[in-house]
Amino acid sequence: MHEIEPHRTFVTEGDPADYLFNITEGTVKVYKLLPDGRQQITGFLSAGDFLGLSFQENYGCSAEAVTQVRFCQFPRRKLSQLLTDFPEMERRLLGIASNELAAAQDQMLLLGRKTARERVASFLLMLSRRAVRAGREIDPVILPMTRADIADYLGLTVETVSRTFTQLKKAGVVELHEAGIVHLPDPAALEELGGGI
Amino acid sequence: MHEIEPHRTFVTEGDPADYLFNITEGTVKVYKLLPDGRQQITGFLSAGDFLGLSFQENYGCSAEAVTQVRFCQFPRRKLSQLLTDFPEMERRLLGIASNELAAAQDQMLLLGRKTARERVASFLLMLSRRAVRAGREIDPVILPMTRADIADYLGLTVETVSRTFTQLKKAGVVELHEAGIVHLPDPAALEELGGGI
DNA sequence: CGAGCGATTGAACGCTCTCAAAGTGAGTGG
DNA sequence: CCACTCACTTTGAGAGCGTTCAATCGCTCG
Repeated sequence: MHEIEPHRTFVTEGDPADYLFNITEGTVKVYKLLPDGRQQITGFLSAGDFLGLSFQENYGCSAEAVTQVRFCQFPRRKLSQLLTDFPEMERRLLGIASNELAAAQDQMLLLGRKTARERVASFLLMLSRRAVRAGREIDPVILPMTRADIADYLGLTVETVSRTFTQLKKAGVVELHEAGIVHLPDPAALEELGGGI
Repeated sequence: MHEIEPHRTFVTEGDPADYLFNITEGTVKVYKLLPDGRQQITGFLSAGDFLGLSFQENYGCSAEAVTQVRFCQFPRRKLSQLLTDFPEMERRLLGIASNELAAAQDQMLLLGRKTARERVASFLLMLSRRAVRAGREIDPVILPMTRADIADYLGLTVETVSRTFTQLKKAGVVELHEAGIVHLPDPAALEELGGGI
């Protein structure tokens, strides 16, 4: 079990993929960079999620702690043996990879075809659904990440994200409170704004 | 072995995921739709690629033949047994899923953070690399799909794709010939335009 | 030859970005 | 307790990239 501080990068894209991680607490952002510094966050991970689920030689993305984070790490070189010893583990990994792929496809639709308002609405609904899946309430939603991180996840700028929150607030579908707590009074209306998906 | 005509949709998002497909010839587009008709193509498949590699109950995307297509299909209900009989198959599927995931992450970076010119350049380079991987020449590249499909893959409009091709043509890094044949005289310069990745 | 589809080009618009400044809140030190 | 700093957020104004709408071109096919 390891513990790291916010803003600490613990996986770097291109480095040898020596470990498989399992997040047990906190929020992690997984991202890719362009040479000029532009950043695309490909996902936010939280308790229970796996990281480094790649069968390439090197990590495909970097990962940074958004909040205080705890995780377990497992040496990849032992993975092959582990999978042979516990075949059912392999099927489970395949299921996880398949879910990640489905999420990635949803995100491609968002990035390629949705407007700023639809992106932010979809993002809030995704967090809400994820909270339910994790056994918490559907509402309120907690945003541990900054506006800049949200922007880099949604393919927007900080300013656009901020303005869009203001819009949604005025429309009465979100209420912003302190510490990233967001109340969603009308999920159905938000769903409507999210482009129907 | 099945054979289908161009423009024929043979997998519909949301339908029960009864089959796993293996493309043996031709090009397939895999896509998602928004209720109002906006389309995002999540990938183009060609010979050797798998489709329906999902462990959800239903297909996550639709699939349509771009050219004449041949494929094998395998009932998903028999998959579980197959994997138990041939454990090495499972590891192979995991590898394939992992590669797809890496490609999806690259595409997210493209859709979220690259300019139109970078998107088109990256697209051409991806096709070129894929051709090499498939044992063909690095050049010329073949575009079996329409400008509209390219646009729906790159998160742009047809007009922008067309204008960008014209730009790249004038810059001397691509030459457009008949039947979707594209020559890339200066891959290094194209790589530069592609945002370095 | 005419119809029809895909590709290209032009002109104008608009959503989002860029640049800039002000507001907010937590943490620090006097 | 208050002033100050610093990071994050919000708001404003203007610009730009890509979109929208529209027209033309080129090719294939009946």
